[in-house]
Amino acid sequence: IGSVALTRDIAPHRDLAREGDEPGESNILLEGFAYRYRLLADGRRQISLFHVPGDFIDLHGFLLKRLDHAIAAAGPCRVGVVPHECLTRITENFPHLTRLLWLSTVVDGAIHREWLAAMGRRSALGNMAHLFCELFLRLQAVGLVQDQSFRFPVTQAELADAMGLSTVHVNRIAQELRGGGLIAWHGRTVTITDWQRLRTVAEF
Amino acid sequence: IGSVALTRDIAPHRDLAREGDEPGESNILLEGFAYRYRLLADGRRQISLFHVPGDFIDLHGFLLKRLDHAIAAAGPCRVGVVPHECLTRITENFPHLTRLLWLSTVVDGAIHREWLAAMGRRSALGNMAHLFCELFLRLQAVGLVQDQSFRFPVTQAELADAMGLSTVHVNRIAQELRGGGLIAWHGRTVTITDWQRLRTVAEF
DNA sequence: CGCCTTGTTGACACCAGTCAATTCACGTGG
DNA sequence: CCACGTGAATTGACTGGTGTCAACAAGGCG
Repeated sequence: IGSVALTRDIAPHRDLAREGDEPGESNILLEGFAYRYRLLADGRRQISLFHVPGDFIDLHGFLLKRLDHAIAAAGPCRVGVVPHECLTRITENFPHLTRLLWLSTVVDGAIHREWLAAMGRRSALGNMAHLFCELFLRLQAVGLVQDQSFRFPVTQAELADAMGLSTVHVNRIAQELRGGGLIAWHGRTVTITDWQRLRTVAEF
Repeated sequence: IGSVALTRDIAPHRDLAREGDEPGESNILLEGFAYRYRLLADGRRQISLFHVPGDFIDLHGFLLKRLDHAIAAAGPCRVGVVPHECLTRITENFPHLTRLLWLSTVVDGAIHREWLAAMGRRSALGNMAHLFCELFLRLQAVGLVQDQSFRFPVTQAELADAMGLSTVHVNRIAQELRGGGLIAWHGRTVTITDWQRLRTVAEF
């Protein structure tokens, strides 16, 4: 269907989109890590979703007139650009494909709900364990896990913004997970060393 | 298009759907208040969205095979039932209508993101103010606001489950909002008495 | 080699949770 | 019409998880 007209490379920590943008195209993440975030008045920040390769990172921008959040690259990224006219044509002619696209936005919503439950009702430890469980499975699904390990180019400060915690506390919780032998985390590589216990802690 | 085949009445505090359900139909809320929630192992609960009349409360169930959350009525409710075959037919024949339905699930996602920012980065006071701002506008849009007031058949315990707080703290925060003259809350009726300041506190 | 981001640590403060008792608002039946 | 029962709201005392501040260590990159 010739969807991806061109690709684009994004440098780490650069914005792929800004809050309030009215884009005429959507992007598929082909390589790297990205995340959606909202900025509050005094600089506080909330990340609402991490994206792994294969994700349609701003498909909802096709239906929402303007984006309600920004998107940033967490490491070097490559995205594929899909013009909205192309999506319109898909919805006119390919109902099955349309439902698949729709499904992908619905799955984003389901992940949001998981995060709400994690932030609202889980401990900081459970929240972090849950996040690693989610990323592990999603990365595994696209073949980016080897020997229980995956690249994770996200800083503790970004993790803090994702979980609604302070960076200091994220650091302590991460140490707890490592000390308990649930995960290992060296540089930009995370290894799940005890999947069963991690799941238990996460109530996954 | 003859979508709503029949209606159904739901008693307060009854579940409209359970987590894991594989429904063959979706529901439109015609009257009353409902909310989506997830139950954790030890009984903790997280509400992820409040529904007002006019909302398609489980449209995502059409695409997700099984529901990842339950839905409950917060007061007496009436819903309209739409079989999934009917939705399939819409996606096959009415692209424009399909995009509208899709949009409604995308808006749910946007609200989830708002809540994430509220829970993660706002104070309890800001969180509650924000929730009232959201409900006020959504209810106004469907004509359920009169003289800045609306019916709100939600208990403080349910509010607590929505904001990730304890009922005790919700009670204290609610008193603060009332004491400051931002809202009035008698019985099941909430009145916005100072919209400007409420918006400011909520960073809305 | 030296800057600069990121990670780590300790001391202390405070927001929000927990527990438990009490009051209030209603709806029901005698 | 009033006593009672029940769920919801309210209050106080105390605890504890997280945040804040501030300093320092550890790498990575030009």
